[in-house]
Parts: sequence; C-alpha cells; structure tokens
Amino acid sequence: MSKHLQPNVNPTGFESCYHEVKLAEGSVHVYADKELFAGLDPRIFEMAGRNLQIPGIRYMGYTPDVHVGVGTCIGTTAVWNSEDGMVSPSIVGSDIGCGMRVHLTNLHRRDVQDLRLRRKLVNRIEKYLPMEAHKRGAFSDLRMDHIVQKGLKGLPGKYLPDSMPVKRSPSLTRVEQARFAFDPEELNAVADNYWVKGLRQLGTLGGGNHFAEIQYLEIAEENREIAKRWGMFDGQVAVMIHSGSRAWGAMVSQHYTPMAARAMKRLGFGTDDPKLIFAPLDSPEGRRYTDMMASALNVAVVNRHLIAYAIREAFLDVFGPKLEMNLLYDLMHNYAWEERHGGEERFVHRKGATRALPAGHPDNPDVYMETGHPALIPGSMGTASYIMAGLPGGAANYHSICHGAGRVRSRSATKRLVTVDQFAAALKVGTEEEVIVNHNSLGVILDEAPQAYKDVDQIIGSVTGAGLASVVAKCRPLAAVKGAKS
DNA sequence: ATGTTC
Repeated sequence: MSKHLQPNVNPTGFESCYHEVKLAEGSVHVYADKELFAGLDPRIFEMAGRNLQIPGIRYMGYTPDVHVGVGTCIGTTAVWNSEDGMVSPSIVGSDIGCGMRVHLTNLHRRDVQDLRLRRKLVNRIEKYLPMEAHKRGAFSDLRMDHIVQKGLKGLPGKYLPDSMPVKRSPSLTRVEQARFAFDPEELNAVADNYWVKGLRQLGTLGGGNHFAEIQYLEIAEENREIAKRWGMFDGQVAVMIHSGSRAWGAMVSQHYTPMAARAMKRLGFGTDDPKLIFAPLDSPEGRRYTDMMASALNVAVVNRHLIAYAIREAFLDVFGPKLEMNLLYDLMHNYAWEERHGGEERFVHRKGATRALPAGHPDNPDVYMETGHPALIPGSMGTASYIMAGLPGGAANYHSICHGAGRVRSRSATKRLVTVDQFAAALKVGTEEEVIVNHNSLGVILDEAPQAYKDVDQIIGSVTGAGLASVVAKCRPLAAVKGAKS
C-alpha cells in the first residue's frame, strides 16, 4: 500500500470549490472557487441542461476554466457506460486530439538567461518548425497512412532518437500510443488533399492558442519527492508544446458529425439543441466516428512528437550534442475514450479537460503507476503553466481537471480592449526577464495576450482547493513560439 | 482550431 507515493496536499476549501447545480434534466458538477463560480456565464448551465438530455449520460462535470463552446462547453467531462453508451462528435469538438507535451532538458535556466541566446534559440526553432505547413517534398520519408493507423509506431526510427526516448520508456498510455484496426474503405474514402495536407502539416504548430514554449521549473515544496521521480529539478529548462491534429482532425469532425446526425434521425434521438450530435457507441456510425477520432489522436500525438523533434534540432544547433530532451508526458484534453472508473468500464468525453489519474489507478502507464501520471496544464502567454499530479479525490470528477486558463473575452474584444503596450508589459519586454517571442510585432498575436484569459493561478487554486490534483511544478516562460494569421 | 472565404 505504501509503495504508492501520494502527492502532499491539504485541501482547505473543498466545500467552497465544489457546486452541484441541479437542473431539470439532472445535475452538473462544477469545480470552481466561489468567485469563479459567481462569474460563470449563465449560458453554460443552459448548455449543460441540453447535454444532459442525451440518453444514458451518467455524469457531467465542469472544470473552473469552463466557457461556452459549440454544443458543449470547453471544460466538460461527460460520461456514459462503455457497454451501451453514446459517443458525441459535438462533445469531443473539432480540435480532436489537441493536447500538451513536455520534454525535460538537462539545461538550467542560467544556461538560457542571456536574452540574445534566447532570441537565437527562437530563430533556430523557427528554422525547423513551420507554423502552417512544410514545403512540398518535406517528410518524404514519412507515410501518412502508417501514422494515421499506428501513431508513433508508424514513424521511421530516425525520428525516435535515444535522447528523446519514446520506445524505451513506456510513458504513454493506451490512448496516446493507440493502434487501431481501421476499415480500409473508411480510409480510402478520405479525399486525396487531406492525405497531402495532413503529411505537410505534421510537425507544425498551427494557430490560435497553440504554442511551443521554453520554460523553467519551480518545484512545489510539498511534492519534491514526486518531482525527483519524474526527473525534474528546480530551475530545469523544459519545452512545453500545445498543438493538435491540425486539418486531419478538423476533417474527421466536419465529415463524421453529419454522419452521426443521420444516425440520430434514423434512431429517433434528439435534444433541444440541433447542433448537439451523438450516436450509440455500438451503432455503425458510432463505431466509424470513434475509429476516425482515434486516427486523429494518432495524428495529434505524432504532430506533437515531430514538433518536439524540430525543437530538439534547434537546441542541438545551439547547445551541442550533450543536450538531452527527455519526454515527460504527452496528454490530450480533447477526446473520448474507454477508462476504468470504480471497477467499471466507462466512456469518458473530455472537451477542454485534462485527465489526472492518481497513483495506483489501473489506466496509468507503468512508469507512473506509483505516482500518477503528470497532468500538463498550459497557461496563457507570459504567465505560468503547471505540471500536476492527480489525487484520489479526483474520482469525483472522473479524474478530470482544467485544461488552462479559459478565455474571458473574445479574440475581437481582446484586440479592441488591450493595447500592444499592455501586452508587451505582460511579457516584461525591455527587462532582463523578457519572454522572447517569435514575432517582431506583437500586434499579430494580440488576441492571445494574457489579458484575454482568466488568471491561471486562480484556476489551479480551484483544482487544488477541490482536492482533484496537486501542483508538482510551476513552469515559468522564457520564450514563446506562436503561429499568427498573416 | 481550421479552412475556405462572399
């Protein structure tokens, strides 16, 4: 029993961080402190009511960063039985497989303190890491069909170097290293341009809130033992990546949502929201969607892996061959999958929600069985990100925690209300602590200013306050790489 | 988020 290392936590305000909201259709369980809860948009509860109309739903939870989305809020955990449940393309959303990856280097923050060196590093990263798509002919050694079907196992060995171990360290779960038996006809039906574009977009960041950051770690005092086991130390330079399956996942959403809608019509299912689409897991349409969603998860993991590979090339250019960049974990926050909860098989949808399994949970990968796996939480630009460990109390929310800060204002409103100078101040431009960014003009990414987001520290405070997870490390930004609309 | 764009 004592072999499991539990994170140290002293939840002080559990009662004040949990709210059961009773609606006509059932309850939605909200994890947020009183202030965040009071500030929530009332539309998220109307949305919860319509989601709770889907037959067979067992549970619906909101994380503290919850906000309105299409059909279903970002920040939702929605659960069915595996045996006779539903799968919903609307709940998964269109950014299928979007998630986080962290690599730990053997560098200390003092090794990258010099601003000119950091700028050089960002320039190097831009050389290897396109924002939109690789030039025609790049990655001629990759097979998109292998990647779609086998994920990381579909990559040639060249892309799996020892200094960023993937094969050697079984640190990925069955979701992230999924391998599926795809129906050839299903894949044959995908238009040629998606195969071409899919290949060219591998190892590219994309736009919106996606990013790659160079960060340094501040280990939380109370979880030093876990941090040590995970190979982390104070001041360690880490690379955090936030990206997804790019156009492939968008194609799956666009093509298979109408297909699931036809199944609903055939079977006589519906809710008050015509945009909320779902199908039985054991219907032909439900199975086809779930398979194709899995293909997007494979693409997303490979995309993040190749982004990390590109960043490693940049680091090797600058720091030489002694540089190490070990994978800590890769973890998605937009997907649906089978998991074991309370000894039962459940089908868990997470839309903008991060799995945080505690020590001993059977779905942990072996290397993290004794601590729980790292839960990777991105902050907004210029603020902190977090690496957390799940607590047993997280079972209340099916081991889901937040996926970031959560937007407080739209992109257009942010551009209207926030000035470039205010953004620059948030990035500490002109000081020794400046967060180096890959854009000369901050105006092109103004909609991603931290002023567009909630305070991530307060979001994390609600997660720890509710006893769902505990902080292992706070990750402070040193440099940020982002795509921008030209 | 992405792609296509009246």
